[in-house]
Amino acid sequence: MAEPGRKTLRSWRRLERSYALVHGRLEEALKSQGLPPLLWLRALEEFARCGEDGLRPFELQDALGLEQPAVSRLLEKMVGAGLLNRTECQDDRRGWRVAATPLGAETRERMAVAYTDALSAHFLAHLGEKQARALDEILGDLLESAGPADG
Amino acid sequence: MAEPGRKTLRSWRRLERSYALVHGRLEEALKSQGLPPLLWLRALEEFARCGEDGLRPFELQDALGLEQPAVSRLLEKMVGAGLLNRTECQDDRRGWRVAATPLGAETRERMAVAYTDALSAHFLAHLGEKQARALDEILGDLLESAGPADG
DNA sequence: CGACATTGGATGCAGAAGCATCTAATATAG
DNA sequence: CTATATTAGATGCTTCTGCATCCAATGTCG
Repeated sequence: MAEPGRKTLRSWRRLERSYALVHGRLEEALKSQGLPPLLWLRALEEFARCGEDGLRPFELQDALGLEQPAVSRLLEKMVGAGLLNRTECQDDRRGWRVAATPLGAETRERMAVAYTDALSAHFLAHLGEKQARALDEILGDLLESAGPADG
Repeated sequence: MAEPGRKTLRSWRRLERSYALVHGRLEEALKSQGLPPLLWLRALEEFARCGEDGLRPFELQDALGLEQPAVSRLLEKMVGAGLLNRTECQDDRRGWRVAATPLGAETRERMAVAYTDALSAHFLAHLGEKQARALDEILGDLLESAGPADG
């Protein structure tokens, strides 16, 4: 392994700091509008993506890359908040099928608006179109190469 | 605000995922070698950067961008682990002065090696030199522009 | 000097993440 | 069919973070 150069090492520090900065601002924006945290948006988007019949918890776990107990508790809260409903799963009585309620769909839309606005203000506004494309490409390659099994 | 394009939005998602992926692997690498978490390395680096007389807790807080209670507890643990020592602060009897012990310095070095190795394996190896420089530049601009007060 | 505001730091408490464990149901092997 | 292994999901425990509060020392203003 060649000695990594200074700029090369620095790029990771900057990625860390950029992530922390922007992520913090996004969460802040949602909270300030009385909306749930980002994770809930990710979940609601998964439910929007799938059909009427909803998802099994383990499918959501897979899609979001969470630990199983995290999903269990996330769903518990989202059901409690009226955004999702659980129905017993007919073909596998160990599990459940979970789907978004109308309130869940509406919340997803409100969160998406707040999210896009905040992202525009705190990320995209500081990035040229060209830089955004370059980032997209570089990180796309990275994810593909490093991806789940470290390529 | 212009409508953000798909790739533009996607660049943020990819940054998030890249961060989570690599950060997770770095922590994992440290843990697997029986070393403390990344945050401790950041702290030890600050102590290495400053002189013999060490740092006041609030200076570390500033340098690492943490909440005050987090610093308080971090120092408590690191002192407990023998990596730092606290001395009473002569010119301000509210506070303390904290500095790295020899064990702290040695731990910093071991962590730095493990860190650099893991970063090389899980980040740099998947990135050309050119891409790393491009990332460094783009994110440098972003941080400067979005920086603490949202520029 | 004495009253009040500010600052350095510690601590109590609630919410979230990771880890191990536990249960019920299903799948597999004999 | 019975015994075992595997899978879906819940729950307890510990650790960490964020938030609010608290204490003590310092600074400021009359």
